[in-house]
Amino acid sequence: MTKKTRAGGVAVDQLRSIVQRIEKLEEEKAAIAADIRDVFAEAKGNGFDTKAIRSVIKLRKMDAQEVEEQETVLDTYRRALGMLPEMASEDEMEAA
Amino acid sequence: MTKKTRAGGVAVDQLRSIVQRIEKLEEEKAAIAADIRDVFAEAKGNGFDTKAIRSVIKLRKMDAQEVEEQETVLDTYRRALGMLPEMASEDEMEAA
Amino acid sequence: MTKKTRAGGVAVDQLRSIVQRIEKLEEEKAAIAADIRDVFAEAKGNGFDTKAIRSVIKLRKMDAQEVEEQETVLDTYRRALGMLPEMASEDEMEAA
Amino acid sequence: MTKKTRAGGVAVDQLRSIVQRIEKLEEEKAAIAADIRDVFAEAKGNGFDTKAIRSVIKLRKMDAQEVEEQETVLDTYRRALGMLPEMASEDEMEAA
DNA sequence: AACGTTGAAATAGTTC
DNA sequence: GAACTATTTCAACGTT
Repeated sequence: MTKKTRAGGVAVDQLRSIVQRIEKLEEEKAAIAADIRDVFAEAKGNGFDTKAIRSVIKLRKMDAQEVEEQETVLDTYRRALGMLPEMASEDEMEAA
Repeated sequence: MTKKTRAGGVAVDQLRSIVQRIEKLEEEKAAIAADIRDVFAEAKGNGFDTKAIRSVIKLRKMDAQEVEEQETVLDTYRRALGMLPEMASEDEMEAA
Repeated sequence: MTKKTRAGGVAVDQLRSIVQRIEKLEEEKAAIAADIRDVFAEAKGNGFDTKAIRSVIKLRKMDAQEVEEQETVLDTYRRALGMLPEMASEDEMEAA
Repeated sequence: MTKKTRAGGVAVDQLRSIVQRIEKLEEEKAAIAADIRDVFAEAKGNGFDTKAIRSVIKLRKMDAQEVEEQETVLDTYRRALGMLPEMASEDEMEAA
């Protein structure tokens, strides 16, 4: 009998290869995630505010336009809810 | 002047309603979370191991979910990888 | 024989009561969480930016001081990394 | 003038180093995530059900973890609630 | 290509 | 205050 390569209609060897490759990559990914955690822990130990560092990194990843857009919508809502001083609205402009 | 309903292009009343409804619901949710904490505190006061109780509840939730697992392609793959006992394969069926 | 109320040294009835009460409360909590999701979904359907709404709600929950503090640290770091224009530093003040 | 190492009270060089190290690691992590996506894409191209493969990998991870579960108070409670077959109880042992 | 769904990452809260 | 857990947020994936 030939070595089993198909079971239930699937190519066992190929499937096993796929699963193993992914598991290997996920291990590597997890290792790097652990490294990142270590750096944050070290930073914290040196008195840095890790939450702020995360924010900085996030801002650096976004391009300027994205930052602009997000803050615009948020500010619009805050103004609508009276959380920020109002700017001249379109309506008021027209009325003028 | 009509009552302001739009500012900066947003429907103020609608936005305010959304925010208030969510905040109300989050209050209720927080109240229930407090109740849960109380029950755990009481249990602990009566000598129970709260960590174990948490585990039990989690397991009961998992058991309930696992019932509805789909058992099709997944099982085939698991069998192919030796994670489940094999069934008679198509090939073997043909051979019979 | 009396009805079993202890097994392995545990007060079964009491334990069962605790578990059931918690499960009941967690059901209620899950229901409210679903309601919240519904409100967000409805808001989205009406063209609102749900992420911004989440931010608004978070800001309303924080008091002004908290917001202030967070932004201060972040800005300090951004300045340190040249992401924002510098302010007069302490050192420079001394030098003057 | 000495090279600037502190601004607004923060150690600039150290902060910059932290941020760069994290960004470097995140790049590597993203690269690996891309590799994983490639493997899935290839698998899909070869006719495999990627969703099922994901399930298999998840199950293999769970199996590995469940081995190390603690089996003490938890089991006692599960037995008390009928989630596990009973063992001879202390009382019954005494009775014998 | 937007939508909901799902899984991972991050934050907040709790316990010791 | 450090570790663990739980909740919340964010991103990826398949789907329509």
